[in-house]
Amino acid sequence: MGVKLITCGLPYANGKAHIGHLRTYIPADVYVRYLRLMGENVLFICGSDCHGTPIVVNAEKEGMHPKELVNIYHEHFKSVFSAVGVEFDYFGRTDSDYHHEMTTQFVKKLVENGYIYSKEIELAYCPKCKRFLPDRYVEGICPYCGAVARGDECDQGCGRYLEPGEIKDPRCKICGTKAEFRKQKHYFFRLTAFREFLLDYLDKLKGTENALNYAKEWVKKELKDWCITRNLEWGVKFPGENLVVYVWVDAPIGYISYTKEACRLKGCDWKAIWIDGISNGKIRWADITHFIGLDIVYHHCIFWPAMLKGADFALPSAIVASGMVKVEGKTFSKSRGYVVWLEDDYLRRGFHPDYLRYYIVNYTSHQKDLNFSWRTLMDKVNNELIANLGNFIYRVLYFTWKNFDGNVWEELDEFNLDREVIDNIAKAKDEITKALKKWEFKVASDTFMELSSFGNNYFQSMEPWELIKKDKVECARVVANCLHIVKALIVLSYPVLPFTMKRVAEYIGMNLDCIKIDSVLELDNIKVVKKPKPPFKKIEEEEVDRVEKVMLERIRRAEEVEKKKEVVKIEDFSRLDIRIGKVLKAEKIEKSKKLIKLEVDTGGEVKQIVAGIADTYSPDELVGKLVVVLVNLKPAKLMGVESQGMLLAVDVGGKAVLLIPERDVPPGSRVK
RNA sequence: AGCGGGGUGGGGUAGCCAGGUAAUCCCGGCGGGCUCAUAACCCGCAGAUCCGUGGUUCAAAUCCACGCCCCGCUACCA
Repeated sequence: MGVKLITCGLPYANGKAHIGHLRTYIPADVYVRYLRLMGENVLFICGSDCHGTPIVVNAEKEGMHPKELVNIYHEHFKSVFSAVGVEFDYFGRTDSDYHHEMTTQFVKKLVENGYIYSKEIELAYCPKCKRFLPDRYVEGICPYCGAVARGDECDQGCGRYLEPGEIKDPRCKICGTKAEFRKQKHYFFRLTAFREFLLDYLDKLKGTENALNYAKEWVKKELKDWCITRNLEWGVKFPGENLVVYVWVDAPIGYISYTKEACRLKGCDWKAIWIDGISNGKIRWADITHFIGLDIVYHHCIFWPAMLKGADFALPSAIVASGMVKVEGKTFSKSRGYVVWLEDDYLRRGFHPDYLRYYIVNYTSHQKDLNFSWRTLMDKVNNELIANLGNFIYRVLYFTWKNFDGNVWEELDEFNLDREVIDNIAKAKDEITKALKKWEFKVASDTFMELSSFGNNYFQSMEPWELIKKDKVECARVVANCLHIVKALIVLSYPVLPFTMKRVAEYIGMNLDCIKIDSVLELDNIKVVKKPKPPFKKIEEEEVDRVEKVMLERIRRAEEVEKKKEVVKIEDFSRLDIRIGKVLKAEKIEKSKKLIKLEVDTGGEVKQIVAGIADTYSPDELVGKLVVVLVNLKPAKLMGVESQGMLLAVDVGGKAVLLIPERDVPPGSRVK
């Protein structure tokens, strides 16, 4: 049987795992587990995305080599994934030798096939950092509204999208130095050559509509050739040049290199997956499903297939994009505090991974936005998992244990499942199978909850607690039916709740390792082999209060930071009367560490100003200097001396550096 | 600004593509029942002008047009 390859978008090894990541990984893992349940031969692949400017910048900030930074997050992701039960067959990294090798081969193939050309382009460069600046590392003035803007977007002003080079007064966002524009030879991928191919491909590609529609529109609209090299040390070298290939070129190639590694370890054939495929029409299809976030649709539906086609690989057959995550009703945002960190907020606080798995899969359809709220988590766990599913499983197992010592079969000579029990189990199995074909994980999980609900109903209407007193055989028959529902529930919900169901399965001596979905309808002499415990632990109100408090505090702090970045209007600025002043007199204030009393001519008026600059300046050197003064500041007394204004200076590690006009200007000149 | 997705009882959804009695299911609310079960389970009830306006039609949540609102994306952040 052919191998089905399932991948997840590669996590960027530059920060910790948060709930947004799991929006993609958990459904993918659930899908993989269901596929295996249905007898498919699946390879589940992922790994760290380790290159790119942000990692280099961040590593510098932390005083380490990019590799060290990557090591940290690579291990972090691995441990978090394992803690939430996302079990990849292979979890690689793009800074490994095998990946560099694969990427180099891939790029060479593109060159060989004539899809790469070079061109000189102008790019922003920071002479101090000695680095070319991606747009998001450029800060300047928005040409439309005058607000401070990023290189690609006026994020604090008018919100307009800016074309590269459009921004005024570009500066390096990291060090503030004025950016230069430098000419540089770069390599481009002839994406435009794939327009017809992509239109045809996207027409036949399977996946969620949110991904496909979006990509189709994009291709119809306009395609540009794609610049695929960067001036950076860290990354995969572009053959024969002192450039690296752009991370978005090498990252998806990770899907291939990781498959190859996985196959080397497991003894399968990576070429059968990525090269051979199955031809249908003009397209050579590979049995590959990419699970991704909505934000990287165009990479996976446009750039990636074009790259694969251009390098003679087979093409993925499905792209499944998950919706976005909201936190407590607000758009997910790390900077605004609307984030749930998996390690610190969730796992370390003792929340069970299965709860989160259920929440993510069951809250809404895979394509829609998912709102995470702690209170909803509590509601869903306590009222759904526990009250419905957990309760049914437990009441049946415990009833069996208590009244039959775990074995109902001694009472029964002959046994058949009730028609309605068979029908309901069969229906659940079919519905789940159908739902998975459409990546409707909510429908799948609702379905086993429905079966559990049926179980509760059945139990209730049969009243085994009454039967046990009157008719033990009939009671055993009812319980046997219930035990089969329990078995079906374990199997059908196992992909969503692997930790819990594995434990529950032990109560009936069942091994889930190689279990197949068809077994839900097979008759078994199910016995309860050890004293059952309730499958789930409730989430207490207090736990939610506590974690909500942490979150609110985080949001509050973020808002404070945000306030500091607040945009002011020109009118606000013009309320400040800032003028050039000439220092007439200066003397140190006795007993103070760094205060100097100055007399400053601000044009027709001599002001007495106290400034905390004695660390850097002596009174003598100040006399005669031109300085910048805020003159309409409300007077205040410092160490008993009145100050009628403020000298403007830069604070460099607590030391003042005065602002001085660059040319000789008359005192009193207004600063604007 | 452009493009994409979406707006159905308090929350989440089904239905829309193939119009047909005013609408599915889950959670929550209210009332009752049961006691095997983690105050769990079972039954019943309330609650929606299906974003607005106009159009097509015998008939619209469903089709068309315009408008409003929310979300996402826009290639050199990954």
